[in-house]
Amino acid sequence: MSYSTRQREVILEILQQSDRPLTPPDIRERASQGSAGIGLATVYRALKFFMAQGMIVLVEIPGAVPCYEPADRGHHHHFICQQCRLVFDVQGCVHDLEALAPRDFQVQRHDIILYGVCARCGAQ
Amino acid sequence: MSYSTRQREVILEILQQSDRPLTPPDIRERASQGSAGIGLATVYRALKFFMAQGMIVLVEIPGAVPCYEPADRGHHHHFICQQCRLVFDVQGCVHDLEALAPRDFQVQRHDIILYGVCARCGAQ
DNA sequence: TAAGAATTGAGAATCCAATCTCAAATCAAC
DNA sequence: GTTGATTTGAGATTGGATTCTCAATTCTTA
Repeated sequence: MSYSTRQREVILEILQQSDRPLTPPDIRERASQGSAGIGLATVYRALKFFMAQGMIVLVEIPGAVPCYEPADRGHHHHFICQQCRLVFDVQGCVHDLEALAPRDFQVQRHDIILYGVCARCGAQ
Repeated sequence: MSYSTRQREVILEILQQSDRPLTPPDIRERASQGSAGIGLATVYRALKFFMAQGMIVLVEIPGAVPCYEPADRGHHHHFICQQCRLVFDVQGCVHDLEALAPRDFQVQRHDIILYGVCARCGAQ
């Protein structure tokens, strides 16, 4: 049995309303904008719970803190700003990536990560 | 001033002779095949030194221990085996990746990571 | 080969994300 | 509302990679 709690609802809503993947500290910070704060342990527990439910996915980018986003955003990739370190979604993909691997390697999935400067940082 | 030592020479040679990126423990293990062992701290210090010299590069793959390879291997990408967790080089690339990012984002570089099962693990 | 500077090795210490602890609070069902 | 199960929060703890410590060793130059 599992309960629906104010904290979990807030955490899920924050993830759904964000246009980019969020780190646990990001989530905690946003969740604490309102009245009561939320413990970091609670954020981690909720993320684990939603992951197990298949409602969110983990986004791991080298050089960035692991972050999370809703699982229903379709196939896409990520951009990380070298200045502010924020992770952004980028739509689209390319074909024939599997062809890069040696013939006797089985490719199950792929990630494309773009590194650069985001619009905000680029404008100073 | 910096000295050339047996340990650093061994470490660099191990990296150059490997056909895949190696982790610090990998390097230490291989360096200790011969007579004298090498301390892990020494491995980390040498890697830091070679990085500063621009002779090697860090390869970061989510889910894998950070590993290193010579900097002169040209543009390529990586494959990580989901079973043995080893990281392999894959040659080739695809074009127009920069086009995936929003127009006001500047793309400086990219990474492609393939996840799957390597030849050895695929053959049991 | 003498001397000063850099490096090494082993283990301790640090760092930091993630997990655990446990009493207090919250939830769902009756 | 009562009750028992689940969840929360704060801080302590863990785990694993990396760095630090410092005496001993190695290297370079002269």
